[in-house]
Amino acid sequence: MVLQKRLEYGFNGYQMPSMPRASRSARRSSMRKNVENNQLCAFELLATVAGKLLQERESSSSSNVSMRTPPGIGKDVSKQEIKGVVKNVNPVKVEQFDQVHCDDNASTSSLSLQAHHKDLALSAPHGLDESIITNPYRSEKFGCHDDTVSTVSGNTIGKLYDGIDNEGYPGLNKSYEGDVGIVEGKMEPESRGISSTPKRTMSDPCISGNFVNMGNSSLKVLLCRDPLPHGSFSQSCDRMKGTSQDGDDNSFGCNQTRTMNSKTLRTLPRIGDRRIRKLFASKYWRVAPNLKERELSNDGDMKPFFSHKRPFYTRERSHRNFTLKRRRTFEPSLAATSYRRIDSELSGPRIKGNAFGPKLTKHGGNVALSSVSGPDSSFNSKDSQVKLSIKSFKIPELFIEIPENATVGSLKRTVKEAVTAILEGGLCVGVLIQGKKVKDDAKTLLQTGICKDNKLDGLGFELEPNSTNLSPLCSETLPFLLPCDSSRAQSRYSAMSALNPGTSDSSLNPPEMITNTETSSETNLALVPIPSDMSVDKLVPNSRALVDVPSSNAEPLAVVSLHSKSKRAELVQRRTRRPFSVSEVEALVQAVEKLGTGRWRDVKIRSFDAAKHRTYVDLKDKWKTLVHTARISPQQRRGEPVPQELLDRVLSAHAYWSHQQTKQQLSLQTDSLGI
DNA sequence: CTTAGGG
DNA sequence: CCCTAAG
Repeated sequence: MVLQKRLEYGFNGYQMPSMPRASRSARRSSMRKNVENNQLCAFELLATVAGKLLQERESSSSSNVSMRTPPGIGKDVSKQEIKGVVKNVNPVKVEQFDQVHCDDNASTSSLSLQAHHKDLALSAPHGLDESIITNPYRSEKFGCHDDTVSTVSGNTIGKLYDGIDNEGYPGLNKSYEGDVGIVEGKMEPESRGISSTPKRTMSDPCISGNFVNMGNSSLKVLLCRDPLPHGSFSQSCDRMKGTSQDGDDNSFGCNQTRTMNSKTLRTLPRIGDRRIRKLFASKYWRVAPNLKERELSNDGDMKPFFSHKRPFYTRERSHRNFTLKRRRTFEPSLAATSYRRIDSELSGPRIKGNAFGPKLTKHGGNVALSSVSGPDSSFNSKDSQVKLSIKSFKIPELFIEIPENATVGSLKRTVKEAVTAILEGGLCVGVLIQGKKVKDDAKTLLQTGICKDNKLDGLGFELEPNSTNLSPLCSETLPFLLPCDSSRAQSRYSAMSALNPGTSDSSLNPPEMITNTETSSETNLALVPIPSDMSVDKLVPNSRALVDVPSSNAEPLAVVSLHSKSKRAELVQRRTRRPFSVSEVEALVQAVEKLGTGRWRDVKIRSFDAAKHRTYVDLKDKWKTLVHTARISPQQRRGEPVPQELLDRVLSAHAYWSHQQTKQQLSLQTDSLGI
C-alpha cells in the first residue's frame, strides 16, 4: 500500500523503461595486461650521462663547458656534443650553435617563445607582475644568458596564457603550425634546428611526469608518458561553457557542450591511466573517474527531462559501448597540463638564466625533448662524422608534492631524489627524425638520413622514462574542472594536508602552491599553482611565489610511489567534501526516476557528466543518503535542506525501483525454475 | 570498470 | 566519502 502511494507521487503513469542492460562484459576490456616490461633500453647510456651530469654539476662551478662525447654516445660513428642533459647548460658556449640559433631566429625564436610561453603559463599563471622570467632566446642571441633577462609582466603572461588556451599560439601560430607540420611529416623550410623537438613536445599533451611526494620524507615518483596527437593539448583543455565550477547547476541540460569536452578530453591521456591504476591501488587516485564518452547524438535523447515519451534511451548504452570506449582518463584538463617541470636539479646553479631555456620544455610533452640544434649544413666537418649538438635533454616531468612547512633544503633534496630516481630507473633515448621515431636501431645513421650532408633539422632526441619503472600518468582532470580555461596549464603541488593533521581540509587552509620561477638559481623548479576554478581566469595580482589554492581545490593528487619507503604518505588525502546542492539533488532524483537505482554510471552520464567531481559512486552514495534523509524527521536532517518535494520523489523512486528490482528477481527465479 | 554495500 | 568484494 505504501508503495502504491509512493508511486503515485511521482510516477503516475510512468512506464518503466525496461531496458536490458548491456552486459558488463561487453564494456570490459580484456586487455588489461600491460606491457610493463619495457626493457631498459639505453639505461646504461643514460645512467652514464646522468652520472656525468651530476658530476659536472658538482664540479663545474661556472664553466659552461660542454660535455664531450659522453661514454656510450656517439662514440663511434657520430660525434656528439652533449652540452647538457636535462638542462641546457649553456647555449652560449658554442658559437656555432648559437649561430644557428640566431639564423633561425625568425622561426626558431618564435618557436622558442612558444615553448617559453608555455612554460610561463605553466609556471606562473597567476600574477606575475614581478615574476622575472628569463628569456633564453634573448640570452642566446646576445650571448649573455645570465645577464639578459626579460621581464614579463603578468599581463603578458596572461595573454600568452590565453593564447595557449585557445589552442593557438597567437602570433606564434606560424611556427607552431610549422612544427605541427613537421610532426606530421611535412617539412617546413623554415623550421629547423630545434623545431622538431619543440613541436613534439608541444603536441604531446600527454605528459610524462614524475610525481614526487615528499611528505613523510617519502618520495614518490611517477613517470608517465602518453603520446598524444598534437593539438590535443589545446583541445584537451576543457572549454566547458558556462558551467559553474561545480558543474552543479549546469549539470543538466547542457550536454552538448559537455559532451564534446569530455570526449575531447578523454582522448587525451590514457595509456597511463589504466596502467597506473592497476599498479597502484585506487586509493592513490583521487580524481573522479570520467565516465565514458558519449555520443553527441545521444545528447538529445538524453535530455534529462522526465517525460513519458522518452526516447529510446536504450540505444544509448549499446551505442555508447561501441563507439566510445569509456575512459577514466585523468582529466585532461589538467591533466594535460598540469605538469611541472623540474629541469633544474641536474644542471645545478648554472642553469641560472636558463630556467626557461631554449629547451622547450613543454610540459605536456611526454618526453622531454630537448632541443637538438640541428647544426646547419654549415656546421659540417670534413670527415664523414656526424656532428650533433644536443643542447639539452629535458628530463621527464616530475611532480612534487611537498608540505608547505617543508624546508627549502628538503625540497631540494626531494627534487634531487626524484631526479635521481628517474635516472636510476632507467631512461631510454629515442631518436626522432622529422618528428618520427626511428625504431630500427639497426639502421645506420646514413640510412636513416643522419649524415653530415643532411641538414639535421628534423633530428631530435628524446628521453623517455623506462617504462618498466613508470607509469604513464595522465593527470586526471582536476576534480574541479575549470569551465573554460582549464586548458591552462596547471599543476598541483599541494601539500598533503593529510600529513598535517593540524591543518587539514577543514582548516580552510588551502595548501599553498609554490610558484617559483626565481626561487633559486639552482632549481628551476617551476611550480605552478593550481588555478582554482573559482577564480578562473583571474590572475592574482599580487601573488607571486605563493598562491593560495582554495581549499575546495585541495583535491588529492594522484601519487604513485615507486619507493616503498613511504608508506604512510601513501595515504591519500581525502577528497574534499562537496555537499550536493539542491540542484544537484534535483538532477539526481530526476535521473534516478528515469533510470532506476542500479545504473549509476548512466545516471552520472546523464546528469552529471559535467560534474567531474561526482563519480557514479558518489551519486549512488548520495542517493543512499537521500533515501535515508527522506525517512528521518526534518529535525534530524542536517546540511542544506532538501525540499520536501524532492525527498518525496526520492522515496517514490526508491520504492518504485526497489519494487521493480524484486520483481525482476522474481521473474528471473521463475524463469530459471520454470525451465 | 561497475555495482552494491559496509564503514 | 572511502574501501572493497563481486561480477
